[in-house]
Amino acid sequence: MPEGHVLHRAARLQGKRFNGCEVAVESPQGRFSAGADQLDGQTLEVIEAKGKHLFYRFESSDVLHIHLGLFGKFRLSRPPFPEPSPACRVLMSTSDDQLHLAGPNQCEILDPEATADVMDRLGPDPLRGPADGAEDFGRRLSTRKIPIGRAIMDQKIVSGIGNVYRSELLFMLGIDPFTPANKLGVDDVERLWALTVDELKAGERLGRIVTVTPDDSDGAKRRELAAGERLYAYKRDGKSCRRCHEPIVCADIDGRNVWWCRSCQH
DNA sequence: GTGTCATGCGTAT
DNA sequence: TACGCCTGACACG
Repeated sequence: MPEGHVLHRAARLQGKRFNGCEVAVESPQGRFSAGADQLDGQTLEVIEAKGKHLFYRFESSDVLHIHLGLFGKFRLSRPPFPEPSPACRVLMSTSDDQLHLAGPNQCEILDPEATADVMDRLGPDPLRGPADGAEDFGRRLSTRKIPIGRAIMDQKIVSGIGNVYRSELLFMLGIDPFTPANKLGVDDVERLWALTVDELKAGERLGRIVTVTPDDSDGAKRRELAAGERLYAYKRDGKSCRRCHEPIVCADIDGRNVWWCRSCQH
């Protein structure tokens, strides 16, 4: 269940184990057998993330492109390796480490040009720290009349934000999700970019999304907050706002739910 | 066991 | 706007 922080964390943790290693690749499920054969025995040079996409660059210049979609999951293990699930699309191993992938939306081999095309289609990624990120993000928002709550889910505008971060970021800045994207002030755009960078980084480090900060949690550290205490808005409809105690509300934008506080966000 | 739901996205209508 | 795609966890009987 991946937003951008999950993919960057995967690139970092998997990279520690596999970058520079000759890997065995198979597809127990069989749906990626030809691709697995092509990669089997090659040296994996580096794993890279942009937005919600992962790119595994191999010595031959083959690039394994993975997008987890809604269901995809990675599992890393050390020997003795567990039995792969029947749905295991890709199993990548060295003698010391094994990566198990099930349920990806996309799993394909690209050449470097096609890889660049995929990356170019994505908006700036807050976790890649582009120097002009805020300006680029602002430019992409400025021409759009769609609600900001829809715009920040559009991976061509900013890459890596998903449904949890959408509700959380807008709550934290007091922005109504239905505000037209092009009506956001320069200050709000900058604050939104900066907060997105901070929150995605925190999620990458922690391995989970925790936005509630000590001020709103009696000083408890983020890492220690129990499930149900970690978020401000996401899936909290009917519960009381952690800041003003009015009820959190929920609406559908493009078939995905958004949660917000009518009193704090406008 | 069956049904439902989910942190996503592309394509068709 | 609807549907298809991919999997697994959990609620319910």
